[in-house]
Amino acid sequence: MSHFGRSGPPDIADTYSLLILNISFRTSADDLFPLFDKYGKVVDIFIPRDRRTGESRGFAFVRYKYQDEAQKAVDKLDGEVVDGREIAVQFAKYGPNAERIHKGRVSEKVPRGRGRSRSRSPRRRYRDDYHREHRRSRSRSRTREMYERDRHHERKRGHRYRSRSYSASPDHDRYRGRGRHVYERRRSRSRSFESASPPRRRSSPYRSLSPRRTPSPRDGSPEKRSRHEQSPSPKSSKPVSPEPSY
DNA sequence: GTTGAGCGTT
Repeated sequence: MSHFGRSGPPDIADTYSLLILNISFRTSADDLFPLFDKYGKVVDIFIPRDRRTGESRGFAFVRYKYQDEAQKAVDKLDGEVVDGREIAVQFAKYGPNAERIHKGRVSEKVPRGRGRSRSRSPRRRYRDDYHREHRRSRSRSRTREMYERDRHHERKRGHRYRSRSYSASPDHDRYRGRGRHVYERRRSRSRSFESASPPRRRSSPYRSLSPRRTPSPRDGSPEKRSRHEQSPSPKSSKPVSPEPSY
């Protein structure tokens, strides 16, 4: 079993980290350990995995105890075919805590030199695993396939939508009406009344005061309710005459 | 079930 990476970084003070690139997504630390342990003392192997799916990211870190062994592994395993994939072994440049690595060895002392080595790709990191799905910056081949599939789905959806347009019409109309309503209201206040009157007949304050809705005498005390409804009425009744001189 | 430049965990 792989006890690597189970308890975090064990002791990286005197270890030499190697970066293994281009490994298969199914390759695990158990598969790399025997291969790398043959050339030296491997103290730790870590494979960055996806937080959600737990899948391998396609690269691994192998820490050796001695530099000469690490160098030997680089020379021997670089370009080796593992799991049907040609891996690339090289000394790690960056440390786990963004510390600089000197010749693959972790150096806690950060030199005051310029961080030119980080200009590789500081904008994108493996952290945005769920964001990379939405971005089509890399994996052009897959993007193309997905794009085609998306187009297909769009077409299908469009067709279905059309068929259902008769039933989905009210919703769309309602939504659009609301949007337009807001837009018109924002455009001009005076127009809002004209536009709001028709659909807002139910909410219209006039309707409440309208004699048509005369409450039955058996309803209780109409006077009391009238007062209650009239209380907030003045507020709405105030702007009844927006433009007397317009 | 897919992909493929790159730099890391408790």
